[in-house]
Amino acid sequence: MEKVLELISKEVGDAFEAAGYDRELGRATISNRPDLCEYQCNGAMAGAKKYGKAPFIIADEVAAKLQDNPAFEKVESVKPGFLNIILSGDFVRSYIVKMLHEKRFGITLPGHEPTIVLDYGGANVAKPLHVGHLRPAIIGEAVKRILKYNGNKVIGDIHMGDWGTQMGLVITELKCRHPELPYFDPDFEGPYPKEPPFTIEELAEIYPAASAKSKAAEDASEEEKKAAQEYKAAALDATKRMQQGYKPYRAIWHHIMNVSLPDLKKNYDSLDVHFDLWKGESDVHDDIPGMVEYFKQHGYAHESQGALVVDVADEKDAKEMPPCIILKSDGAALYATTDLATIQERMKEYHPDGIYYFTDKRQALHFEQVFRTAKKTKLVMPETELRFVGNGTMNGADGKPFKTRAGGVMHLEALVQEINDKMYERVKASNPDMPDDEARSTANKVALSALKYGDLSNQPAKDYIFDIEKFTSFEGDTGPYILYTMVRIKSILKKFEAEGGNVKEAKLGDPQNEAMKNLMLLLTRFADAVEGAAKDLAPNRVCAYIYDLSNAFNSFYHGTKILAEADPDKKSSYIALLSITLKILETCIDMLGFSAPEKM
RNA sequence: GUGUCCGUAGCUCAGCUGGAUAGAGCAACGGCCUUCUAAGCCGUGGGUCGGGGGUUCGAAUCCCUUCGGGCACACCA
Repeated sequence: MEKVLELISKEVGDAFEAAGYDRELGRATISNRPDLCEYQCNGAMAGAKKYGKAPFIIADEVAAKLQDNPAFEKVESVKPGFLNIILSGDFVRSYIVKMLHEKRFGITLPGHEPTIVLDYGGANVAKPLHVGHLRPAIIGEAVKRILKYNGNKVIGDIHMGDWGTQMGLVITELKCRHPELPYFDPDFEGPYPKEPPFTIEELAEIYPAASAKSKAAEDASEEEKKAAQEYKAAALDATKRMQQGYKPYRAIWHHIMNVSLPDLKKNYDSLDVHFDLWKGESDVHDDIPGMVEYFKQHGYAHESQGALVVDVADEKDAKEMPPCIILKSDGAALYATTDLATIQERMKEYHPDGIYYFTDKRQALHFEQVFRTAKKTKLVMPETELRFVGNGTMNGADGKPFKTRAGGVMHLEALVQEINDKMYERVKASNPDMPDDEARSTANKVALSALKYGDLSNQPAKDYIFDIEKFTSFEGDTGPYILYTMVRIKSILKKFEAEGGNVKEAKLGDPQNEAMKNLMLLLTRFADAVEGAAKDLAPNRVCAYIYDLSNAFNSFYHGTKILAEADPDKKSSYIALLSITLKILETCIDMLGFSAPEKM
């Protein structure tokens, strides 16, 4: 469906043409002076030089051609040469009605359905999720939903870190604690126990303990440093043996996976983040030798300082571009190798039109190298779109990376719990009669909106201050504000139905006042916001839109009695407007990855 | 050093392909609940858009330069 701006531009363009000018000058924009008009066109000023005429004369001529146009209530030329446009109420009303009959409120859907793989989890098995995992998960999930809404087939892959040194650390620590286990008995023939040798709680404690033992402090004694070194060497050895297929360690690996995965799922579920694929680095491990061989045979890779590398520098580069290392000098694969093998596997399995990555922005160079290598070695098609969305760091109120009050890394679970609890108190305070379980689920919804909206309303690439106090104050531009607006609408609609009204039969009429017109104009901009968000992979565009929409609704609400309206046509029109506004808000917050309660 | 992102109100941030008086939220101050949820609405005060130059009829926005900050710079992930 054509956008309002396109329709206006067409009309104004026709007028420019009719007056003897280039129709391209008719391009309209949203007014930046809402006190004067709704839309504007600055083409007269742009064309002044070309036609050797004063801009206001051109604007006058064009305005004259638009006087009887039914789309406009008013078109006037102003000062240097602006064309100020006010749409007719009927135009706005019928546009919205048309939107409602369109698929997805008039979004422009692609002719075919592009397949996009999204890589956005990055969780490490055996390590607890911490706040650093929050942003990629929230942003990735939102982009997944936005792209789906825009007509893409989207496959979300968590891409777990399940093949790294943390596995060796856990194995080593387990051996220290329980050397009697069959996994550490070289003479044991199997089969190995089905029951894991640890619970999730134990596992959550084992990894940090092991990690601490592998690192010596600066001021540690020689003896302590030596012990840490030996411990680390043992962990690296265990990692290597596990990767090479040593059966007892593979058995432990399976146990770690089986214990860790449900915990990861539970954590992501609490954020309403869901993956289509739970693949990890281990899934492509066996593909690496073949891929490396392929690189060598085609002359893509060569040896440099003992390592196997692919040159990715380009003459046009302004910056230094180090080569992409495929194999270390000791022959081991690295992060880049795994990512490349994963790309190869994804191309084979899903033939995606694009693969997008969501991780901390500090990995930008790494992905640039990987992308170039993938193109150069023809792992992907020349037209396959590889994009990297780097997110900024989540900082505490002090501007430094977010920590617990004790100064440690904040675990995701603890963070979510804290916000949930605070919201619960708030919900109970305003709804003393609400049953506990409902208050809990309401609080969780409000808390999730605070967490997600707080994150998504910022640009992904920017660092942002994560201040729990600010988030739980729920005033102003926050998730709870959006939910509050929706709950208000729901409440009125429910009351209307309880009084015998039928929301579905309500009929939208022309705007009755400025606030109503403004709300309606915002409704017509839904597709612009959502398509823009998809194009730029920028959920913050959707946030900005629903904030504007909520503001417009609240202004309208405060100035208009809805249920008390005596004129049945007006009342019906108000109800229809509320219902549409609610639908649009629901659609938008669903894209952002949260939902609204019935009461709050 | 090289690259990269950023510098907008006291604080946290918006500002789409350059357009008319640079916008929100918090904080401050003043109004609005016997009436559809005050997690709200209305209003006031507060800015050399880091500095300088350039392109343009017109620049927070584009180009150059300079200052200040974050981050990354082959065998970690």
